[in-house]
Amino acid sequence: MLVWERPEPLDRPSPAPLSRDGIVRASIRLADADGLEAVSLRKVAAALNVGPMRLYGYIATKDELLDLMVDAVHAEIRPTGDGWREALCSLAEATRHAVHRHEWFADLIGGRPQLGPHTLASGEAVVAAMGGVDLDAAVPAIAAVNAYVIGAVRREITERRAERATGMDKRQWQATFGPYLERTFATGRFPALARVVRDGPHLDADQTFRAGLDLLLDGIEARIAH
Amino acid sequence: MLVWERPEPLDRPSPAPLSRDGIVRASIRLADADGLEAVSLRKVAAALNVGPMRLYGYIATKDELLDLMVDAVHAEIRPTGDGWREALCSLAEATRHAVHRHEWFADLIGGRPQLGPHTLASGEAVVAAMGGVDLDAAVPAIAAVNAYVIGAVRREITERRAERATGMDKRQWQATFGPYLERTFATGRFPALARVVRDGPHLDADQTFRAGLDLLLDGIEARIAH
DNA sequence: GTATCGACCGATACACTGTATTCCCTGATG
DNA sequence: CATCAGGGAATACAGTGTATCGGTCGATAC
Repeated sequence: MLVWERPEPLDRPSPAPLSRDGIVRASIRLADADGLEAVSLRKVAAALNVGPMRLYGYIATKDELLDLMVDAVHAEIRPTGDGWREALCSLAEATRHAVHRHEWFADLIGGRPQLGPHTLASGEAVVAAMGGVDLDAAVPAIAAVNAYVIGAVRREITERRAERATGMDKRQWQATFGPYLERTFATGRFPALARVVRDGPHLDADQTFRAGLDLLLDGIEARIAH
Repeated sequence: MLVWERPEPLDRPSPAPLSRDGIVRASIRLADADGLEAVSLRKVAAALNVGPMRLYGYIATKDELLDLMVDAVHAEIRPTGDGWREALCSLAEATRHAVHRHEWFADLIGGRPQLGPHTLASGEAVVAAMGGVDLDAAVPAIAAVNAYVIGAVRREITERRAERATGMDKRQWQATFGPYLERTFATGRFPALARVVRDGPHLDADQTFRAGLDLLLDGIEARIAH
């Protein structure tokens, strides 16, 4: 083929610089903005002006990307304060605040084994902060607080989404689910639940989280004290 | 209108008898056998000798199917025994056993609002079993136990899967992750964690679950007693 | 300086997903 | 008997994660 009709080598756009960190950061941005289901390898790649397959040079699987995202969030979670109770309490609150910043975190937390550096550092910090407490008491205590936090933030985010889905107002929510609950309660099949709704305490999210956490910490304190 | 109260369409005797219950049962069978990712509308339909679109006469969305599956499992979860502590403890254990029968349940629990009949019945039963306890104390206690259980079973299943993925033996697991942990601990960046691994208590899954639960129940007891 | 080779990036391909739409058959009705 | 409505099934579509392929470029061997 003659030179004249052979097309020039199309000058390819200079390959964008890439790094695992940049990929994770872009993914987190997407997830923060539009939820976890907005994180697809194609969209992440597009956000970085890169072909989808480029990412496989940095991660082997999408699950690995999610693991990296989770570990990145753990960098924001550290215990503060003095004493074991302060440490556990602050760790729980820090986790909850991280979930508020990254709602998708609630979907992933506890769902896959976490051995990333930031997760380990977070664990290291809390174990260290437990200071004088005997390991035989400290380990189950930390595990229990972690478990409680996982469940609590999941439920909190679930509720928040339900409210937002129906119209971002609590009154709207009650207007949507209210009639259904009214009707099912009217059947008389759930008298105790009906009583809770009528006469029970109506705590907001902050209070609910703190109340449960305090119960658990009280139990731990009793075990440690004696 | 919500799934729970929407009536099923008339039973067409024509090709293959179908029912919401049959669909849910088939889905659960698939999930039990091959995990949640084996539950696709096409596979469920195929298991019932039915075209995929048939299912949309009974559910509006795949999420609704998952909700139905979760509610079906809640039918297996009831508190037993006398007294509030027995009730909460048995509820927690029952949930955990349900998760052992249906590992995928751990992936869904706490992830979406649950207002299905079996879930409500489970809540009704536990509230009723709290008997004489003041509502202001009972409600946060139940919420806390629920949160703890969600987190605890998630972590337990996650661990179980990790072990199974590497070779279904605990020694295999340590052979796979061990070297990595050895190396990262050898860096000296996580001395407290290293000490836990070396000198800490090594509880099995049963003991870990019970230990955390007992801590929480102790805290609740202190609140209720005074 | 030239030829070869290896790495790597982008495009394409594949199997699969949830769901909207269309089409056709069948059974009921006028 | 003709018409019509409704429901099951096939098709269609946009999207997913990932395997494979092809070509191009830079570095290396002679």
